[in-house]
Amino acid sequence: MDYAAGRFAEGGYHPTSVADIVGGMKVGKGVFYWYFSSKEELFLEILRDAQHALRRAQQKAIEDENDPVRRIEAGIRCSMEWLAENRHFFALLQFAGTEELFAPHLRRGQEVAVADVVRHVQEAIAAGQLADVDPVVISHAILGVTNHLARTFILDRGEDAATVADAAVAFCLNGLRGGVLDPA
Amino acid sequence: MDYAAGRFAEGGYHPTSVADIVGGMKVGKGVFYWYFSSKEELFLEILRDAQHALRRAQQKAIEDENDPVRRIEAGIRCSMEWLAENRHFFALLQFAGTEELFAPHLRRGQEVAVADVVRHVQEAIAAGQLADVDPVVISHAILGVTNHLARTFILDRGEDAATVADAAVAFCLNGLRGGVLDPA
DNA sequence: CCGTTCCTTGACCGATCGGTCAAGTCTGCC
DNA sequence: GGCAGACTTGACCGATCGGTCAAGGAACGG
Repeated sequence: MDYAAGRFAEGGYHPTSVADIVGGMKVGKGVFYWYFSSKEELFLEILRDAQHALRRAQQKAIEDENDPVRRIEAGIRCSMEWLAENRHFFALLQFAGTEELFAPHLRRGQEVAVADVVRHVQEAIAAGQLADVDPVVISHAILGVTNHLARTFILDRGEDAATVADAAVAFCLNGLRGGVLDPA
Repeated sequence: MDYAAGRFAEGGYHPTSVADIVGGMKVGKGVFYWYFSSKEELFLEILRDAQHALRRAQQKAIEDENDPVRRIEAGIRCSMEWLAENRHFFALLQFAGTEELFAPHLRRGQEVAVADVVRHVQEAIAAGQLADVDPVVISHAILGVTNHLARTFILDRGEDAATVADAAVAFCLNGLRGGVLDPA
């Protein structure tokens, strides 16, 4: 399954054939269909595993942070780190979002992650640490920044995960203005 | 080509066959290969058109804004509006980013758009309107927020483009804290 | 030594893919 | 009318796809 994930990640789901996978593992085709009922199911299983792994990493990074804003920050950093170390899974997640067939599953997992962040945001707003804006929108915005920055700077340009995470956190917390008061 | 773009958007690039396209247009296969040398070339042409259209819309929205921050804001709003009105193209752009074959072309166009934003950011920083952070990172972050918010709230949930744009602008400008002073 | 169950093989299947091409139609020019 | 070249057709091609299945180990209890 790890091998298959790698192949899917580098070649894409559709162009990678079952024959490629079993051929590369030097096993017969039968063994594939013994363990998985279809190519589609294999991908869903990989997808599910990847989402669980990311979520576990996030929860571990957060468990001993009391301050809600610090929890959000830890979540961003941890996601960035995880995406850097699991680039093949990252590619898979990106792809899953573009396929009618897999998008719902991806979205479902994403909503769970967002729900976590939403709770922290609500907590922080209640404590007066953050401005009172729709937490769901905020959380999705954070996810968007994290994903895109990871994709661009870590995957495409090979930059350091911690550095990119710093930038992402700074942007999410302070936005463009970053504490500069609007002269208007 | 419009028809083909629609098919690609709703069915995905790989699952949509040339036979589907020509069949749906009630023409022979020959006419397809008369105008395009391959399925791949057709997709690249569609992709290029979509990027040009988006860029034109952005430049039109910006041309009569003097303030750099206002130009950034106008760019976000205009992109959101365009993505809402051209959902099929949006789906295509998303897909192109996941395919080794098309990603470079997508990225090239994206870099052009980012370069525009970078100039505005630099101008604004020089004017003291924004904090002095790497403009390239900032610009990609804006792009990430815009894309993800558009995808989630406009495409998936059918919300109003202007409303989502408001939220995106607010987040980009002020971040999470949104002017709330850090008590620490 | 047999029978049973679990696992593995790879030849094979029908379907479908992207792409080709001989043949034909249409249009306008001489 | 007749010719040229632009355009259109759809049968056809080899390749490859996801998936099946008859056949055959390997391990085990009896």
